[in-house]
Amino acid sequence: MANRSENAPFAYDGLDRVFHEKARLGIVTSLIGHPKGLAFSDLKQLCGLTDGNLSRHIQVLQDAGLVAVHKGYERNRPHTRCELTDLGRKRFADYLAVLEKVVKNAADAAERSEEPDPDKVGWKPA
Amino acid sequence: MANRSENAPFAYDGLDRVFHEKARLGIVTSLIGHPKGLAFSDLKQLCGLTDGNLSRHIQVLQDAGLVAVHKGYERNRPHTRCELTDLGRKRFADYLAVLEKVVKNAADAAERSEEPDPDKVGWKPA
DNA sequence: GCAAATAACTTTACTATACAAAGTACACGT
DNA sequence: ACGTGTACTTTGTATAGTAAAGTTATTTGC
Repeated sequence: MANRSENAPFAYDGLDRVFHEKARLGIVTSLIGHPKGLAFSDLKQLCGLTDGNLSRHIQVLQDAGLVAVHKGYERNRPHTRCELTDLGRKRFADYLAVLEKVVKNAADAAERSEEPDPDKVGWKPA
Repeated sequence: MANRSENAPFAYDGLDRVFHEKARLGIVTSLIGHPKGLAFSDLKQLCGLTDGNLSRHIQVLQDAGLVAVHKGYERNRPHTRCELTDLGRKRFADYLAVLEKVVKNAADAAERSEEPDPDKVGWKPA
């Protein structure tokens, strides 16, 4: 069988560290809506990041093979364009699926505990 | 006006660092379904964490005032019970709302980019 | 009744990394 | 030629997640 999630339903193994980070989450959700890619300065604005931070996070995403970085010149100035790779798109879809599970888990649990009947809780401590 | 999210729609300022962490996310989603609280060993199993990790993360959550820790003895052994505080429940609801927004943002963006018509993208680079 | 094992944690140490601050390079206006 | 602005990169630091070792007490095997 699979991993420990058999016994540990709240382990959330699938939450990829590379995506699971405020800044990078912003970058990737920005990119997913722009298949042609986005410029460094665009991302900076959209995600409210400083130059240094953005640079570093893009590097992490690039090293992981999740975004492709195209460096060139435009209007005689350096111009960096980033776009999601196919792998990035796929992996992010997986990540999102886990996120949705988290949200659903929480919603279900919160709902169940509205009716505080001790016999009705799904899981029983040993 | 509010914060930078005016100009930075993908900043995700609301993603509280204390919750936004694999292990703690597991702990809290476990706890939210058990209003009476859970024992240390139960959490350990449910979240697939080592003793040391769990101890540390509980401490963080406790220091932030998000979970209450009751230490006592049961069957002549130390027995720690953790439960969400009201603050914790409220803050986590806020966090979840942002998470949902992330998921929705991504879903919308992915859908929009299915039709790769450059005139239809919502945001236009400067 | 003593040693070894187990339970239930806590503390310490290491490692990774997010973020900020400073640095580099080039172009443009004046 | 000189400062100003754009577009990044590099370096440094402080936080924090994780693993390993330590602590205390309580059963269990011999």
